[in-house]
Amino acid sequence: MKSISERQKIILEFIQDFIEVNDYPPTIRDIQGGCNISSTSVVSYNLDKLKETGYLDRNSEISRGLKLRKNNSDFSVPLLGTIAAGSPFPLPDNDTWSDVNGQEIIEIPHSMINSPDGVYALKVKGESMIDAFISDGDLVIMEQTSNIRNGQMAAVRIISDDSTTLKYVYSDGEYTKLEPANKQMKAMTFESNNIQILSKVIGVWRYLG
Amino acid sequence: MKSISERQKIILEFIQDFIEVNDYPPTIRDIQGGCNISSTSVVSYNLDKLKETGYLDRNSEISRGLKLRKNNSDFSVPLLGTIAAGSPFPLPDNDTWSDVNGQEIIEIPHSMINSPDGVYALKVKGESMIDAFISDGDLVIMEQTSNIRNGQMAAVRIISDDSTTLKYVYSDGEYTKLEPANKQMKAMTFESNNIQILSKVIGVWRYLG
DNA sequence: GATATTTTAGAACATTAGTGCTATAATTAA
DNA sequence: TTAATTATAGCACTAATGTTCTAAAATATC
Repeated sequence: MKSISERQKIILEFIQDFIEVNDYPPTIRDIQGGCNISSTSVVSYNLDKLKETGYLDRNSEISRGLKLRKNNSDFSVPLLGTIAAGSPFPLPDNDTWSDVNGQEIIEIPHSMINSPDGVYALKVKGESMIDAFISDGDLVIMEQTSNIRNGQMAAVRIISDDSTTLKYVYSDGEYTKLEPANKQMKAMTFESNNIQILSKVIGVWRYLG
Repeated sequence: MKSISERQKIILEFIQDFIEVNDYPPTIRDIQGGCNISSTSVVSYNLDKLKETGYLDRNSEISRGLKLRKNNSDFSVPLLGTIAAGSPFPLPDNDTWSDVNGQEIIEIPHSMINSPDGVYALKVKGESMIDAFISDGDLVIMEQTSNIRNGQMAAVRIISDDSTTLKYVYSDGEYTKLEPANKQMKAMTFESNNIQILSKVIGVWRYLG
């Protein structure tokens, strides 16, 4: 994202705070007063700039027609299906993100992920993930990527026996170690080219009502 | 909460949907059009009624100055501390809910709880909760209540040995059975008056980044 | 059924709030 | 330095938006 001027940062912050307090966006004159700006036209000018650079949406002619691009509400991610031992592991495809109809949506608090891009959820069926401290009915939040840091939990496919599990992954290039969350079970090491990273695990949600 | 008329329900729903889509509240005329109401004064009249009955806040004279009392944003619950084997179990007291300063706040999506009343979070330290599929660093969302349904997971105190654990609770009145989430470990039964229900477990959040 | 209360209608009115225009200052480019 | 671009100021203008008032219809109360 392009950089913005100091004044634009102040305006952006003011808008955010204003919405936080009032639940509706400020008027140009609110911003003018709150940011000590001499003229409404200056505010309008900067709002247009912020719109150009993509920091907010603006509906002109509509009072308080401001919408922060980065807002505080939840992200919506699709619930793609279930994972269970033995059954194929659902992975997002191109349609996943466009076909909004018919798929269940999970709300993820803004504080828990930075962006919903590539993020999806799966429901765990059965007790096959016990060694990852994941039990039946849990919701696993995943991000589709093959790039993970060492020590991160991921959905990995062991190519040679075509199985998929959730494990902590450590790789030194040639070899990849898969370590279960439950340290009482032992880790296994494979040649790295026998391992395919499908998605990384961002979080686990268990809802017990 | 007092009951409201059919028209008021429609208005309320329209406002909610409108905010969902636009991120800013509708004008009186937006509502008029969206709800097929003949006059702006009728809208204004009903908004005042909704304010009286507590369904929304209204800032008169301010365009789009509407705020739903029940909004879609997250609930904020306090993070009271950590739980670990052996250490005392943190319970909310009167200050917890009033003393907003200094305590960490956890955002819970609206979809996951109905109300933040009595809800708090605890961070799990160590692996002492393994038999509840809960591991180090997990966030446990609790609701303070001594009233739970059979089969619900709760923080229970076994009075005779002054220990606290998270277990599924089944009670037939005289006796109470505490069953670990991990079915491979065995359940234990106590006299009900030896058991104190501290809080029920609403959810578990594991953040793996 | 008569009376009071609530709700709906319509229209004019008043305030709020975005825009446009012009001038000037501050920066950047040539 | 000069010209071009970007940013700030001030003010008048107009569209957007909430309010008020009166009257009628609908509903509840006695």
